[in-house]
Amino acid sequence: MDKTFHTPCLGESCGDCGFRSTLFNCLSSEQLEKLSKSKDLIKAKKGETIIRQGEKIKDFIFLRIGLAKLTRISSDGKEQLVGIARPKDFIGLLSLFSSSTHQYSIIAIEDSEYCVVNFETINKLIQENGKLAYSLLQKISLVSDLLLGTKLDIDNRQLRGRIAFILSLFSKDIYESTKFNLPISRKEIGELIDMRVENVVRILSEFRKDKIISIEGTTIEILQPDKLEWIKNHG
Amino acid sequence: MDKTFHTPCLGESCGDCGFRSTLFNCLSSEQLEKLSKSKDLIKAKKGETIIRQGEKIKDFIFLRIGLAKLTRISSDGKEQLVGIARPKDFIGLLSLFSSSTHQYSIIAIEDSEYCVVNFETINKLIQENGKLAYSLLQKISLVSDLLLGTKLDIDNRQLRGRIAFILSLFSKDIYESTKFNLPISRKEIGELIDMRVENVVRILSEFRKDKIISIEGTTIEILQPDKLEWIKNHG
DNA sequence: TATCAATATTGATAAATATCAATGGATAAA
DNA sequence: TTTATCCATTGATATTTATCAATATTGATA
Repeated sequence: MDKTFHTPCLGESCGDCGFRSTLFNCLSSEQLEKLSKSKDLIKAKKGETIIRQGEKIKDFIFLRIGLAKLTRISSDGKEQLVGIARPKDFIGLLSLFSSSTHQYSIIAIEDSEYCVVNFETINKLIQENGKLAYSLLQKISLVSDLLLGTKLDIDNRQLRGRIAFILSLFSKDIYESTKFNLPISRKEIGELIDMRVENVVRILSEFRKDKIISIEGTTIEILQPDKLEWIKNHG
Repeated sequence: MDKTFHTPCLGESCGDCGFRSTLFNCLSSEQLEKLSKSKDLIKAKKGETIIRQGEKIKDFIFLRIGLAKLTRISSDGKEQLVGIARPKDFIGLLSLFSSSTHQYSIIAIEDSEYCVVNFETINKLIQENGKLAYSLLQKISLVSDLLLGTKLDIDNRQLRGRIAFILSLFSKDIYESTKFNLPISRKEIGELIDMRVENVVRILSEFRKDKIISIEGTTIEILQPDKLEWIKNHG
């Protein structure tokens, strides 16, 4: 977090924040006031670590803008990519209530902004406000379901299906466009869907030769979404 | 749930239940009273379905006694075993707050007893009682972390390591004994750790030949825990 | 008991995936 | 600029895993 720098939040109060509607909707004016005072808005450039696995949990983190990867050091010491998270995924909630230290690292893979709120402040708000607690329960359920579901889906597929799955995910869920810049390296794609770099490259090339996608360096365009979808489901 | 039958709870009130200490500790006498009145204790024999994927969520489920498997129908229509759950795992909390239908089936793999509490009752209690909400947040975090963590651990290993992992899990985490009855079939083990039945059998036989385990039908005894641990971590 | 279906087991073979090796490119550091 | 490092790519090969086939074995049921 060395190179990050603090700036005042764009909105004067957390009530103006886009997250209000989804999470802080239920707070009273006084509660919003309290929240607004205890928060910081922080920017992280691509590549910077937002949360490091093993650190003591002191704050809530909300990714406001950007894209981040969730990683962990696996039991055999290798880095494992657990998932990709957008702002609305509330990835910062993971294992927040079940551990005193962060179980995963969160690393920006695009220039990002995130909000940091003192953990104790939120804890007190939960005690006072049942609706906030309920809202948090929903968010935690959602992010956990998403991550586990994605892992289970990937396990069912072999390599071509996995590559198609991940391309579809970036195209449909994250960038909502058939043309996008891959925010992670081939090696990281491999870590995410459990395969070797060489095979990631090989299958991407294969898709290129079959004119299903086009590749220009880090930019990918999906030329035949139907075919890709078919491979994702049957390949 | 056809063959299940209702009986009064063993304790007169939920305050006497073993779960009190971990979840309902924070409730007032009146709240416990309310809870006790709205619950049912249900028995499920081995093989019976407790919750079916896709059903509307009407109740909270707490596994009190026994063992259950968590399954889902994967995108390609096959049954997939997501995890094994003991009472303290609070598996019934999964996706309870993020969906109106159950995302997973829960099936007893040993004779079990579980408590059923009306969902709305708990919802109201959450609104009134911030500590209950906090406690639920912890439980949900724990069960999600456990499932995802297990899946990530398994992904790192090849077949021998996976079998060793699952044997170690049954021995250490579930039965706390080096000798135990496997509660699931070879096929289900395969579904759980993503491999084919034939290979499950083959590797179990291999371990038997190497005198790491002994197999008598469904009973397994771990003869060399150290060797099994080594395979789990390096095999 | 006899019968049927599901599970368990083993071997042979095919297919999928990982590993090893070599090279070019890009980028950052000296 | 040179050097070093990491990433991307491709081919050849080895290893792992899945598939196919055949046969027990078990368990439930009529």
